[in-house]
Amino acid sequence: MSGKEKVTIYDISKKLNISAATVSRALNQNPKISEKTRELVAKTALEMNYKQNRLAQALKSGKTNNVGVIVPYINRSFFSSVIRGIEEELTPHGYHVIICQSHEEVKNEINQLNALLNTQIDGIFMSVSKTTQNTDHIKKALEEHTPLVFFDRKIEMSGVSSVVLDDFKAGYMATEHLIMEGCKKIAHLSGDINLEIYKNRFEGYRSALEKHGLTYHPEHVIQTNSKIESGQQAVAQLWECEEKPDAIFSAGDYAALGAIQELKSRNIRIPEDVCVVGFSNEPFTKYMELPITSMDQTPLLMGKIAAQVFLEQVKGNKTLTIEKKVVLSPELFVRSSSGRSILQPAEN
Amino acid sequence: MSGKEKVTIYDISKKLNISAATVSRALNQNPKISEKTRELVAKTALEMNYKQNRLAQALKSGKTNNVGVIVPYINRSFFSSVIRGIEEELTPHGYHVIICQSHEEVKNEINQLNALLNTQIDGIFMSVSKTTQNTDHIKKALEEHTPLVFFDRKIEMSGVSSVVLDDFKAGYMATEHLIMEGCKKIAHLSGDINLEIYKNRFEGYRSALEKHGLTYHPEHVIQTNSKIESGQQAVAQLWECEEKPDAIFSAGDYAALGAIQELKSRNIRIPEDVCVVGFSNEPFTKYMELPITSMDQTPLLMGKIAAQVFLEQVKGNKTLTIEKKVVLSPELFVRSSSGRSILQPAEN
DNA sequence: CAAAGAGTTGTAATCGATTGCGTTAATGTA
DNA sequence: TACATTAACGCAATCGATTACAACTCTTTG
Repeated sequence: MSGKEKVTIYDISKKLNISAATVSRALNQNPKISEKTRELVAKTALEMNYKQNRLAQALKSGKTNNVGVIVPYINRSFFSSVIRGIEEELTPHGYHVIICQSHEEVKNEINQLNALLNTQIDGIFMSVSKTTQNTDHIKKALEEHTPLVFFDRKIEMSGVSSVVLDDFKAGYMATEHLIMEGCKKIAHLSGDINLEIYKNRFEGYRSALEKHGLTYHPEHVIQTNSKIESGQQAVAQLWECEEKPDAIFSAGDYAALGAIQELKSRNIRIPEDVCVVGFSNEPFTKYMELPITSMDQTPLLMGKIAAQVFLEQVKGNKTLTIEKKVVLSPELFVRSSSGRSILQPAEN
Repeated sequence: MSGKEKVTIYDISKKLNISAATVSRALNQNPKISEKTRELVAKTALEMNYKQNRLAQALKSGKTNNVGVIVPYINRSFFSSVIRGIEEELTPHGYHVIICQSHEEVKNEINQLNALLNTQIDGIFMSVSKTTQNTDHIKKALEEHTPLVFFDRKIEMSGVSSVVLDDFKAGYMATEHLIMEGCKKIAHLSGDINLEIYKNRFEGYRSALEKHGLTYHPEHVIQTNSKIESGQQAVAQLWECEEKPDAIFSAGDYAALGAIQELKSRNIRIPEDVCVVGFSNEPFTKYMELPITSMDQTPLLMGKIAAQVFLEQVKGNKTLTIEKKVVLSPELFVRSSSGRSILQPAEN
């Protein structure tokens, strides 16, 4: 009953006394095969529990139907949602997704990238790590002619498609929202300025201040990482300034949370005294007793679009490289941490 | 400069006027190759930007160095942490992890499982979906002799290893903790009893009640899913009972959160009037203003151990099937939602 | 000086599926 | 009846790497 080795088309061909070529064609619905043979093969294959060896097929065809995704961390809501979007879009097309984490280290990023290329995947989606300065590994990958799509954190490169958020607009919107709530001294918890996204959020912030005639205080901009502690420290530092802020726009939700905790411990009321806006719309932001206003990056959509861009690329003419740059619009979810005007936070 | 096709060992062999076999051996550190040739090949391979075609190698060797993981959802902290554990343990051994989601649907589970088997992965890690009753697809997979390791949600099957939490103990510990805090009427928000884990948590709960001489009220046990709303509804239902509970042990963090929200809206004080304990130690539980006591399932460890079990299996003698059942101990993180006796919740 | 041994490298089969080209048999046409 | 056409299928090469089994060149030894 057991002890069965893998069944190949040769096993089927022997059993039916036909050639392996015929079996292959029959299984692939080749029209040159008679109906009888086709059915017979199908039936026998089922009986013998035949499973196609996709390695062999991939070797022959050059297509593995696997794509790779490289993200800094898999356990960030944003990234896992993007991945889900990619999956949802690609699964119906028979693709499978291989997920890799760089842990924000270029070194890992390089390893993962090479490993994926060795595995002959059909495409790569990636969000570069914070520490990625040198891009030789990516250029090398491009030479292999493997479709590459950047999402969220991209690197400017000709011939490479990308799907990103309009981070400038996001920064602008968040800041403007705070201004509309009556805030005049808005601080900004920035991320690593090496990353374009954080730079853009900051620029959006500055631009909004300017547009509304508010002065920009460099000491009100503090670089943080995505840890709660860094949000706490930032507030501590801000409250030593001459001019205490009456609002905080954080480029990350975790830093925003830390900021809120620190503000509360200082008995500063939110949103009455200080409004806070976060970024990423992490699930926890809406679960809090004081739900946090946050900027949604529409990660699911981002993943889906990235997948679509990839599909276009592989369906289309392989010889010409398509370069498609998609920019998504952010969506602000106003909640109690900044919503002075709203009474009851809606269910979002 | 560009337009380069993939470089194979044949390209190297032609360039050096040696056979492909020699190139292969040189690259694989075969001792039968002279030092000179080895170095020459290595140098040339680097120059030509040779990358091994792992498909071909896998086809020949029967090993892909890929393993598959099937989980209900990727964006649950628990699952993503387990995956991370698996990755951390397996990456140094050259394995790559392919992640699949079942979305709690057997149908998807079957598809993903077959897709993985077709791709010839070297092993499978899985946590079955809620709707998995019939296990034919898993039995069929076992016939392929692909190592399979269950984690968290297992199915009883001879010859299959598993790494799970001691859910009975977890239920017992959580309940006993509540009893120690002085609670006498402890309700339980259960999960889908079809799943062993929820059954065991419930049994642990009952056992603790019994052990401490508390009567078990069937109407104090309510089945929930892992949604916030179901926790809210559960409280609404509980508070219509004759005997209102003075504690809630939820088998999931989201239901616990919903319960807390509902309790607060009813102006019931936590933990003074009602203590609440959740399950899974989702990150948000400790971020809340009222941090939630929760049972940690040591997911990282679970993943690592599952990976180790797999490694043992593939390293060892292939002919004999090893069956290893690992049971991990849960860890309770007591926080303000149940910690009447603690003053300041520690940083955990 | 011939035979044996050690050290290197080559030949060719193999993994499993695909596919261009050729072959056979059946049918159609003049 | 002779030839052309078509349908159905087989042969063998191919994808790229691995490896058992030679084969070859030196060196060593009796």
